[in-house]
Amino acid sequence: MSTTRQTDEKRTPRAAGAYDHRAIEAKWQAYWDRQQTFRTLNPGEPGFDASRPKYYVLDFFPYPSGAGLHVGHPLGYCATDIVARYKRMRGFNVLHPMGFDAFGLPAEQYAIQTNVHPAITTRANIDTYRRQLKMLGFSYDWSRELATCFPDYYKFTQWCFARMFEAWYDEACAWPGPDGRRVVGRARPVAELEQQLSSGAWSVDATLGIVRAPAADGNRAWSELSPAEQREFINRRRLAYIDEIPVNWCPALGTVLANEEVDNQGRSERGGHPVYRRPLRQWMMRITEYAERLLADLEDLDWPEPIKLMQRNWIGRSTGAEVVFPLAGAFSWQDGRWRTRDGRPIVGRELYFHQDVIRIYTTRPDTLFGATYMVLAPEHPLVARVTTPEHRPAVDRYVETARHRSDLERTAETRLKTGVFTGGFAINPVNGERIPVWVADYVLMGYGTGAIMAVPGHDTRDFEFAKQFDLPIIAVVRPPDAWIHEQITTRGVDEDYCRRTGRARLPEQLLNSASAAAGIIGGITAQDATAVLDGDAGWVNQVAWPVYAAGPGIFHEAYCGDGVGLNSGRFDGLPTPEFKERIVGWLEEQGLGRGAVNYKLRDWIFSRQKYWGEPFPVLHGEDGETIAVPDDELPVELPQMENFRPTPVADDEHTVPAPPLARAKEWVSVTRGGKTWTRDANTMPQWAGSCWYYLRFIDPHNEHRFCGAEAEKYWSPVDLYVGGAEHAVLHLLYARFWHKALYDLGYVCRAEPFAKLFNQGMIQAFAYRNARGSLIGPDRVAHRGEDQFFDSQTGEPLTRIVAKMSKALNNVVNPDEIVSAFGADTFRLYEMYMGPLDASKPWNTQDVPGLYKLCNRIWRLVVDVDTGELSPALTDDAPDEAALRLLHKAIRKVGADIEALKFNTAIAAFFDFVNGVTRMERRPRGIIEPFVLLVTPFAPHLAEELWQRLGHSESLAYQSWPAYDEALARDPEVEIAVQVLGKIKARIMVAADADEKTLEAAALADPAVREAIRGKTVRKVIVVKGRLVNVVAS
RNA sequence: GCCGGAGUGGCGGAAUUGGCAGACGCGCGGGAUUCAAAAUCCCGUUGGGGCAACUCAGUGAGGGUUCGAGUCCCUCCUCCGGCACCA
Repeated sequence: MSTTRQTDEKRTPRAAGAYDHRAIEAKWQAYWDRQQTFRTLNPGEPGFDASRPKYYVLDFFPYPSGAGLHVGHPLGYCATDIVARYKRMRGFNVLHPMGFDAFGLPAEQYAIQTNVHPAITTRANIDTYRRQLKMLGFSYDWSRELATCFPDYYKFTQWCFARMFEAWYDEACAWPGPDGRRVVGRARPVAELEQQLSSGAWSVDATLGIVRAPAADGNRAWSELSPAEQREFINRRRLAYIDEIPVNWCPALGTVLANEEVDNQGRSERGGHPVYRRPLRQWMMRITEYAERLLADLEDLDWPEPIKLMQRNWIGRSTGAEVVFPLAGAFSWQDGRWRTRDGRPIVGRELYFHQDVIRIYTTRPDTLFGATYMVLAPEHPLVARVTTPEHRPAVDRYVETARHRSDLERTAETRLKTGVFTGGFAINPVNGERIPVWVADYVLMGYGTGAIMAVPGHDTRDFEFAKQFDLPIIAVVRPPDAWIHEQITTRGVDEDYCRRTGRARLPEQLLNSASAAAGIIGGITAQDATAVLDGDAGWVNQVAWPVYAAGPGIFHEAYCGDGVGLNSGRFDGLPTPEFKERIVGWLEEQGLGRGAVNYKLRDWIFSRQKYWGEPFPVLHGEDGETIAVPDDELPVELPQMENFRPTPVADDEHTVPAPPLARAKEWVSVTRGGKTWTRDANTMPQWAGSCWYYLRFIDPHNEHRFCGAEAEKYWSPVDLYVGGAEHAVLHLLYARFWHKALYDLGYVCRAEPFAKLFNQGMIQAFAYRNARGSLIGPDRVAHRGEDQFFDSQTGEPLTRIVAKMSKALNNVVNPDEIVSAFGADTFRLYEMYMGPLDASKPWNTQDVPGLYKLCNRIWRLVVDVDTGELSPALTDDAPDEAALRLLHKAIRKVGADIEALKFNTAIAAFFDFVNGVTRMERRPRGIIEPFVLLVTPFAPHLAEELWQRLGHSESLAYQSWPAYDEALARDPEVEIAVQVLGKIKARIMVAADADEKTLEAAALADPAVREAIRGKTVRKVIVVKGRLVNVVAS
C-alpha cells in the first residue's frame, strides 16, 4: 500500500512553525512514560485519592498474532482511550489497562510451520503489539500489562480451575449475595458437602442423589458407600469434571479439530484426512447449572439489546415436561396398569427411573396423544438395545455415516431428513399404543435427553420426516379455523401425499366443498377467505375441519401453534396452556413424567489436546482418583519441549489422542506420598485466560492472590467494556459464568463483571470482484477515472466491494504506515470519524488527509506557521457573544457525544468550531484554550503541545473538562419549517422558546402559507415547538 | 438452516429517536492567492425540469399506519457477524 501524501523531503522548505507530528508525538509519548502520567493508584497506595469516583474502562485484550496490529484492532482502543482521558478530566480515578491473550491455537500452528517455539514467537509478537499501541498514544497504565501465557498469570488461571474442581453446585442453596441480592443456587466447596455427609446430617439415595437428611428408608449414610462410590458421588457434582463427550477426532493429524477445521465431507481441512466424531474424555465446566442465573442477571446489564437477545437465545430456556416411554419389549400396559414383561405390576415411580424407558423432553406435553413414533439421536445409548437383529446392519450403517456430520449440517432445515427404523417399539404412556422407534440425525444428543417423541401433526421437522417415511400423522390440536382456511386458499393440498397414502378422494371432496361454499376456487385471496368464513362457518366445521382432523398430512405444513386439545381422550377441548398444566399433573401422579425446564446451553468442553495452553493443575492416581495440585505448588509450569507437535496415529477411530504434553515423560509422572501420579496432558482452551483477566488488571502484581480483595471491591465492576461483536456469546458468557463461580465461592463481590458493554464494528477494506465472482486484492487493481476498476494483469473490468481485511485478499492496512505519514492523532481522529463506533465500515486511506488537515488547522489556531511563535491573531481580549456561542456549543456537543460514544459527530463539532474560528480575525484565548481541552481525548499529542505553547507547564491530562453555559449553547432564534399537508411551504425565524400559539400565528401569517391554503378550510394545525408547524387544510 | 445486525448523494456518514433528508469530511467543479505548483482561503455540489422564482422525484424493493415515516408494522431482496475446539 502506498500513501499519497508527499514526504517532507519532497516539499518545499518547511516553515519553521509547521505542524510536525513526528516530533510532537515522540516528545509527548516520552513525557508520559517518564512522568508516569497514566500510572493508576490502587486503594491503600500512597497518594490514592479516595474522594474521586472510579471508572474502569477496558478493551477486549488482543491476541498477538504474527502479523501485528492492523487498523481494525485500534478502533475500540481509540474509543476507550477517549473515554479514559475524558473521565480523568472529569475527575475520575480511571483504570485503563492493556494486556495480551497469548495462549492459543494460531501461535501453536505458526510454531509448527516454522519450528520456532511458541513462547519465542509470542514474546516477539507481544513486543510488536506493545510498540504499536504505544505509538498510538493510548493512555494505558502500562505497569499493569499482563499476558495469559506467563506463569505468574496462569498460576492463578490454574488456581481458579482448582477452585472450580473443588466446588460443587448446590442448586437448592438460597443465600444473600455480598451485594445484598438473594440468589438461588450456589457453588460451594466440596469440603462442605463432604462434611455434611460424613457428619451424617445428609445421606445418599439409591441413584447417588443427595438426601438432605440423615440416612433412613433405604437411603445410605456416607460411611456405607465404597470409596469408589464416594468419589463418583463427588465427581458427579464438581463444577469442573471429566466426561466422555463427542469431539472431532482426526487420527492422521493426531488431534481433535474445531468444527471450522472440518469440511463438509467430514474430512480435515488440512490434509483431507478422515475425521471421526467420537466420545473422548474431556474436562467439562458445569456452566449449565448457571443457565438460570446467567439468563436472569442479563436484565440489569447495560448491554446492547441484540447482544442480550443473542445470549438469551444461546441459553435457550424452554419449559415443558420430561416423559418416559417404556420400551415395548420390557413393559406392557394391561388392565389399566403397567406391568413388567413377566407380568409384575409396576409400583410408584419405578418406571420413571427404570433404564428400559426412553426418556424424552418436550415443550408440548399437550401433544403426547399425537406421538406416532420416536426418534433417538444416533449417539443415544439405547440405540443398541432397541435395535432388532434384522435392522442392525442398516442402523449401524446409518449411525456410522451420521458421525461424520456436524450438528449444523444435521439440523439445517433445508436438508432432506434421513433416518432408519430400529425395529424396536415403545409404548406411548398416555394411551398404551405401540409406536416405532427410529434413529435420525436431526435429533441431537446434546439437546434435551437426545431422544424425542415425534408429533408429526404439530412439529415441522417431525411432519417432514413422517411424510418422507410414511409414518402416521394425526391431529391432536385444533388450529383456529382461519389457519385451515389459509392453508386451503394459499398453499393448497399436498396432492402427492394424498395419492400416496390413499386419501385421494378426501382433498377432492374438501376442495369441491370449499368451492361450493366460496363460489370460487384457486384465485381466492386471504381477505376473501375471511369473508368466506364469516359467510359460511358451517363449511369449515362440516367439511374442511373433519378432513384435517382425520389426517393433517393433507396440507403442506404442520400446525405448530396453540389451539384446543383433540383426539386426546379426557383432555379434549382444553386450550393448549391449560392442557399442558393438566397433563403434566397427570404424568406426575402416574410416575411417568414431570414438568421440566430445559436449556439449549451445553456444558463447556474445557480441554484441548494442544501444547500452547495452561496445564491442568491436577494429578491422576492409578486407581482413578483425581486430585488438585496444592495451591502452594502452583503454577504447574508448561514444560519446555523441543517437539510440541501432536502425534499422528494410525487411521483408526478407536485410537486415542496423545497430546504433546504426554510425551514430556518426566513432567507427567509425579510421586506423592509413595504413590505415583500422572499429570493431565491436556491444556485449557484459550477462553480460560480471558475469563478473568479483567480481575488481574486490578491487582496484577499480587503474588498471593489472583487479585486483592480491597482493590477488587474498589474497581469492580468494569464500567465500560468495548470489543467486537464476534464475541457476543462465547467469551462474554464464559467470563460471566467464571465470575459467578468466583462470586459464589466468596472471591469477588459482584455477581456480574461487566456493567456496560459496547460492541465496536469491524473495519473492512475495499476489494474487487471480477465477472466470475473472484475477489481480487487492491494490489492488482488499476483505476480509470473515479469509479472504474480493472484487473491490472488481465485487463478485466472489476466492481468494487467491501470485504473483511485479510491476508489472502492483500487488503490489510497497517497502522504503522498511516502513523508515519500522518501521525497518531490523525489516525485516531480518522478511525473515530469513519462512522458510528458500532457500525462496520470500510477503511479508505483517501479520506485520511481530511483529518490531517483538521490537525493542521487546529495547530494554526495557536501557532504562526511562518515563525513558530504564537499566532498574532491570538488575543487576550474577552470573546464576543458569537465566539462564546461557538465555544459553548462545541463543549456541549463534544461532552454529550463522548458520553454517548458518538465520536464521529463529536469530531464534526471540531470542524464546525474550526470553520467558525477560521473566519474570525481575532481569536480570543478565552475560546481557544477550552477548545484545546476538548480536543485532548481525541488528539492528545497535539493538544499537549498546544497547551504547553499556550503557556502551561503541566500536562493537561488531569485538567478539568470545560463547562458550558446552557444559554450560550443554544441559539436564541431558530428557523422552523411550515408545512401545508406535510409539504414544506415556508421557513420562518422565531424565538427558540416561542410557544405553540405564537408559532401557529406566525405560520398562518406567512404569505406562502396563505397562498397554499387559500380557499381551503384549516382543519387542524400541528405545532412542534422549535421544529415545525403543519397546517392541515382541505 | 437457525440467531443477531445493516442497507441514505460519486464515497464515509448526519438526522435532537415519528417532525425541514443529506450536518461534517472525502472527492469533484469554480474562484482568490502564486511566475507556477503545493499549501491555504472563499463559493458550489442528491437527481430530473426551468434563465430564474420555483417545481417534481427521492433514504434496498413492494405494501401499510399517521397531519407527517430514513425512523413504526407486514412481505421480500442483498450484505455482514455468530452457531459451542478460531478467538
